[in-house]
This record gives sequence, structure tokens and C-alpha cells, in this order.
Amino acid sequence: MNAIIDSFDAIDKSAPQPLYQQIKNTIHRKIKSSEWKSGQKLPSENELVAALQVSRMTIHRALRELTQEGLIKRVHGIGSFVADAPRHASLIELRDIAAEVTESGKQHSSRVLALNTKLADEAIARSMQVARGTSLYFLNAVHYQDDIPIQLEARYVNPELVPNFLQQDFSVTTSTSFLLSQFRPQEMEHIVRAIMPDTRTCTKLRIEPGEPCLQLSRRTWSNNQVVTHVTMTYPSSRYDLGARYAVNDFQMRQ
Amino acid sequence: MNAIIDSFDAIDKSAPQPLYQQIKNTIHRKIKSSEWKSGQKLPSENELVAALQVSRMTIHRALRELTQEGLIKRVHGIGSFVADAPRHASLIELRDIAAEVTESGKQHSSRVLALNTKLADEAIARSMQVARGTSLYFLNAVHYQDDIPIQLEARYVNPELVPNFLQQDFSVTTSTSFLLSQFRPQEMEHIVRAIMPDTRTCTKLRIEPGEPCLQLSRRTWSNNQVVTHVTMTYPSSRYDLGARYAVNDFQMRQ
DNA sequence: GTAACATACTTGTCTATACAAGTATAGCGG
DNA sequence: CCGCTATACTTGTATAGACAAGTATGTTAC
Repeated sequence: MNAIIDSFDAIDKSAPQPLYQQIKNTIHRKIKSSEWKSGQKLPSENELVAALQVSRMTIHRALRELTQEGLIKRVHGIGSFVADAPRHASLIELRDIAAEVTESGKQHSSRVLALNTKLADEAIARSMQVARGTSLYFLNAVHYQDDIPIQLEARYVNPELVPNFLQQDFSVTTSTSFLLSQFRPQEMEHIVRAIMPDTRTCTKLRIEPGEPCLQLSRRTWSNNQVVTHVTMTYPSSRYDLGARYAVNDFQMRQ
Repeated sequence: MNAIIDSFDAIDKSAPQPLYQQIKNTIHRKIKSSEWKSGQKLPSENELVAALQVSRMTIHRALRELTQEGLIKRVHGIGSFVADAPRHASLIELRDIAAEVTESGKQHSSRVLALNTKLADEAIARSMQVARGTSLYFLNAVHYQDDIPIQLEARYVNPELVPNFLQQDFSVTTSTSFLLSQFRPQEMEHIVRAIMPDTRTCTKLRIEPGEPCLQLSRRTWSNNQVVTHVTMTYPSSRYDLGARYAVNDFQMRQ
């Protein structure tokens, strides 16, 4: 147990990041790297207090939020345990598809089909919260898992907020990770639809006409402005979205 | 302001429910009933402390969790505000479809197509975490919004946990609200897929063959046992799923 | 042997206090 | 009129301490 706790020395009380967040990150890392395996018992709150020299409320907040996010399970009177790993791509987490693919042991690659400027039509203008006719940056790319297309990405970006977007090489870095490095999103909106792809989409994703697709649209805000609106299309045969949660009272409330 | 705060008198320090939860519920109710309207400023933490006679940390926890759930927005140094109402059915909230429909001003009705006992095949047994061949309760129902089918529900229920399931009249009460009244779910799993409905499903939902559907599968646990596994099929033309969140650091983490 | 009890340890909640940091505003000096 | 500063108020984080309540285990009484 000592060895486990000792490696917590990453906690830095003078860091700009809050303590509870540093603790969450550390535990998250330990679980994702399988240093702490599924079902394993975590150190108790009091043990963590002693090891990290922070107050119990700070530890408690970190563990409570990790529970709410489904990463650990806690049993009153017993202890805290690493939760079972979810088997599906997360629905609400803002994950980079490249990281998601490589994490599952597959090879990720992507091909940029378009990277240019487009004028906003009525619908795009409304969703990006700009005037009609505003020029926006546009990216169209296909993502592959072991050379099989799994996602078609169509992304609009506000050029005022990300002026250097067109200069990036999105066959190397994904747009998600680039934007995450530039922005700290403060709000997100997700909409999921089932669609029947048109023939061009079928070609790009190399699927038969008649196969339905899952379409996930995400808008991201920073400082009350829409930074980007991305529509991701997944062949339903190759991908599904899911999430497993601990339930809190809000989710049950009528 | 006094009138607003005065009506908080529902807080009961000797109630079994935690104080922060009572506060969350009260605020939730005020927002959902439009007593507090979108964009309106909430009383400050200190005002709530004075009005409710609880400590600021308790108020703060309630407001923080409401923020995380997207019901309110908070601005450092400014105050707390009622968030804009989301325009879509929530993805993760366990909502009753009847409540959702009636809340939008439409008429909900439902028709039970089957309510019986089925033996678990391999797939169902695995998802319900029971032995193959175990008998399970099964419900098949269609939900209508103003007489237009919007959801096909196929639900398996563990009969050991809900022995009186078959005795219910699910044309009056929805299965969701009945199960919620019997159980406090502790964990949920959601999986979203795009599917092409078979002809029987098309008939039940009164859609043209060739229209894709969104399929949301949900498993609910209580005491580490699967209580129910429901598959809900929505015609994509009549429904989409969405959610808008405040982003916390977890969702951004790579 | 078994049931009841005491104990120790766990998580859950709540309080009172403190300080940090972001924002708006009033007032002052130029 | 403009810009600076003091201030008051807001939310965000962290602490130390307390009690409640759930669980497991060992001990005692019968």
C-alpha cells in the first residue's frame, strides 16, 4: 500500500490547478494505465489524507466526482474500488478519436478531404451564432481504424477565435486535439441522430448504400462564443456510442 | 428577493434526505416550474445561507452540482443564473417519456403490444446477467405523441426483483415511472446505435421502410443486479437525443 | 454453538472559517 | 473626460473538526 501511496507525490499545493483536480487526474491516470486494476480497492480517504497531506474534504470531493463520472465505485462503510472499464466510446466526454483508437490497440490514420473557407448559410450561421455570409473555416476529414473508415468529420470553425486553423496539418494532428490545445471549452452541446447517408458519404466511408449511420453533432463554446461545430458520422456497423454512469438523484428526478 | 427566498422553507434539517439534495430539489423545482426563468439571477450563496440557515459549503455543493448538470450557470465574481432550457431530450437523464411529451405540451399515450414471460436466450441472459433459459418478464409497447408513434419500447425485467411487474397496467402508467417507484437505480449503462428497422418495427412505428432509427439501450442496476434492460427505438425523423453540458476538467482530459 | 454486543474502520454529510480570485462600481485625481 | 484605486460583493478552493451511518470482526454471554 505504501508504494501505491508514495507515487502520489505529484500533488503540488502551489500549482495553479486545484488540489482536488490534481488528485482526480492522478487517480484517473493510475486507473487508465492499469496501475490500479478493475475491482481493486483504493486507499481509504484517511490513508490518502495521511499520504497526500491534504484535508479529508478535498480527498472526498475528488473521489465523489470520480464516482459520479463512473471511474470508481464507493460503498458506504466498505471502501472505494476501481470500476469496470466501459466497453464503448464515451458519449459525453470530449475524446480525441485518435487517442480512442490507439487506446484500443488499433492503428489510427486520417485523410483530409477539404480544408478551406466557406460562407455561412442560414443554418450554419445560426448554429455558429454568426451573421449569414460570414466566412468560416471548414474541415472535412475521414478517420480510419486499421485503414477502415470509422468516422467522417465535417467541422466549421470560427476564424476570429482560431485564426491559424487553416495552417495546421490535420493528417498529423487531429482537429480535436489541436482545438483542445488552443481552447478550454466551457460548454458543449451534443445531438445524436440516425441518418441515411447520401452516396458521397457512403463512398467516403466505404459502406453500402442502405446502411444507416450515427451522426453526432457537437458545438463547443468558449467565453459564450461558438468555437466550433463538428458533425461526426459513424457507420453503425463499425461504431456505437455508450456510457455507463453512477446514478445521482438528479438523473432520477421526475 | 425576500419572497423568493421565503418559499425555501421546504428545507428540513431532520429529514432523511441530505440538505444539499433538498436544496437541489427545491431549486430544480423552481426552475422547471418557471418560477425562476431562464437567465434570471439566483440569490447569492450568502443570501441563501442567511435564508436557509445552512452553511455556505452546503449551499455551494448544491449549486456546484446543479451547474455540472447544466441547470444553472455560475460566473466567478458575478453570480449564479438559470441556464437556458435545453431543446432536446436528455441523453443521460432517466426521464419518463410520458413526462417528456406532456412537458412539451403534447399528448402522450401508449399501447401495450405484449406483456408476458420469455426465456432468456444467450444474448439476453448475458445482458441481464442471469443464466440462459431463466424466465424473464417482457414488455413491448408503443408510445405516441399526439397519436404519432415516437418510441417502440422492448423491455426485459428481472422477475425476482420486480415480481409484480406483469400485474401492472402499462397503458396507464409507463414502465419507467413504475420501475422508478419500485427501485432506486444505482447505476446505468446507455448504448446508442443507428439501425435500419425491420418490417415489423416499421409497421409498429408507422414509418416507411428505409427510414433509419435511433436505438437507445439502457441497462439499470440496483444492488449490483440488472433490474431491467430496455431497448427504445425512435424514428429519426421524429426524435433526436441531445444534451448540453457545462464542461469540467474530466471531460477534457486526454 | 449461537446470538447479542462492542469495537474499529469505512464513507456520507454538515459546519465554521479562511483566503484567493474575478467583477463591478463609486470616487478621486489628473 | 479619462484612468486609477479602493471597496464591496461574488464564486472557488481548502481546512479542521464533528457526527451519522453502514459494514465487518472479534468478544462475551447464554
